[in-house]
Amino acid sequence: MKGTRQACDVPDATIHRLPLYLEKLKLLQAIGVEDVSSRQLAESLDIKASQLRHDFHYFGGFSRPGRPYQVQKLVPALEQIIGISEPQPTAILGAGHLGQALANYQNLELQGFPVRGIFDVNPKLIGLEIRGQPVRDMDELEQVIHREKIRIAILTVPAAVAQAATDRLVEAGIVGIFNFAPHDLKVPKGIIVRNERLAVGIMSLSFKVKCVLQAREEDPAQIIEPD
Amino acid sequence: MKGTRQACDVPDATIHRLPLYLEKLKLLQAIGVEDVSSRQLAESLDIKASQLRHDFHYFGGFSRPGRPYQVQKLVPALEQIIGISEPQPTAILGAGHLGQALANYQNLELQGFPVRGIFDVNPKLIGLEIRGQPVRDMDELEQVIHREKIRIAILTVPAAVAQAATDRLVEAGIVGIFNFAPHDLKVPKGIIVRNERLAVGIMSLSFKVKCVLQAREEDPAQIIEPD
DNA sequence: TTCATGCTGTCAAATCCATAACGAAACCAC
DNA sequence: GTGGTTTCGTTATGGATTTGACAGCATGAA
Repeated sequence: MKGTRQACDVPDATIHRLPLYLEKLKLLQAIGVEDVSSRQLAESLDIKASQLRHDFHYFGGFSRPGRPYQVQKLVPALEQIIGISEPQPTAILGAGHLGQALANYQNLELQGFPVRGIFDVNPKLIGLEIRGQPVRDMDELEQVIHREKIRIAILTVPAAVAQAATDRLVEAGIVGIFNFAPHDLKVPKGIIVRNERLAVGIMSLSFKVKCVLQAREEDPAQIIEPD
Repeated sequence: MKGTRQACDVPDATIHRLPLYLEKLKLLQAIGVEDVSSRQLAESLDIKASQLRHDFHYFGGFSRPGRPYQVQKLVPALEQIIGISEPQPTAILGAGHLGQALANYQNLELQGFPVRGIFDVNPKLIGLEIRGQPVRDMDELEQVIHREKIRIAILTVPAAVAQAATDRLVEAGIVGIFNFAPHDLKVPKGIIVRNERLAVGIMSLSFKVKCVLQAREEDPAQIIEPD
């Protein structure tokens, strides 16, 4: 019991579900739904209702026994828990194809992560405008991070320079790094890194595809496709 | 005991680690390392050696007691398990910024997933060449999938048309879908979908960032950054 | 009011996963 | 050889997460 401190010792699995809850709730909100029960919400996400309630329970619960959840209250509550009650200004390092794609991805801003700085070392890219933001020289990194109070950075630079970029980000006061570079970043304690490896994703997909194909060979009955 | 069938009832957590093992092993292979022990490999990946051996055990083990793993044997063994002994031709649906970024991402091909078809409905994009592949009209989808024997597709189309695209892919014989669209796809049994939600990733990062910042406020001693 | 129904919060049970422990095989030095 | 050390494969332990179960509150109908 430390006063107003939010619960932060929450399982990773629960944390990863929070954005899914929020997304679905925003959808419901958009179409004017006022109340939603744990069962309804859970079914639409293909999980068990008890798991959803259990997840919410980490944060003290959002309703009372007998009453379903109120969408209008749940959305801001989740936003507050996730930390996007206020928009979180974000920087993108690396304005290559992926960096540009992310900078163009308007959902980022809609979800609470407006891009406030795009950086690269390539003179051919510097100055290019993407959704109102110019690609800046890396020289301006610290200045912009400070001015815009940026705490989260997206890293899309080549693996070879990922660590150097990370060190600079940490030095500049960045707290969270969303890393797309296929490189294990070393960071001091208190800095959060989340690795997003495309290769890992597509390979685990491949594993399961291989299993399905093997299963089909053994038991061709369940094949649906022709030929 | 079903003869030569590969083990496919493996925990998701283990499946997600297989690509990491493979990646690290390829790195070792590239610098000429011949043998590697479970402890060495595990430490370089920041996991426990017992976990690594446990993971390998699902597939029968790759060495004998007393002998370290042989990189030259482990790499093809893992590739075979993951299903990329032969390159897996891959299609990309949606040649917007993200689709183009992925099509340009040469690691995809290096990892065993050569892009053999890029599709879009936008006439302005059709014909554009990306790394030797033209962006094709969606009309050609079925034909190319069949001709190139494509089993895996990457979906980067707008959420509104994601389901329609999926239905077409399934009909055309696709088995695995790597979905970047923020939309829950409905697919028949035996079709694998892996959702890659940028928003989920950055939001769970945000949650942890918020926790770190709160912790700093309570105990400013551990703040490292100046100002 | 009273009953029936539906809901949440909470705790217990079961399941799943990660870690540790140990036996047996290989290797090395002597 | 022989003892000591390293290693893997395998099983047991421990912990974490998911699922199930139930008490208590709210609502609506009779």
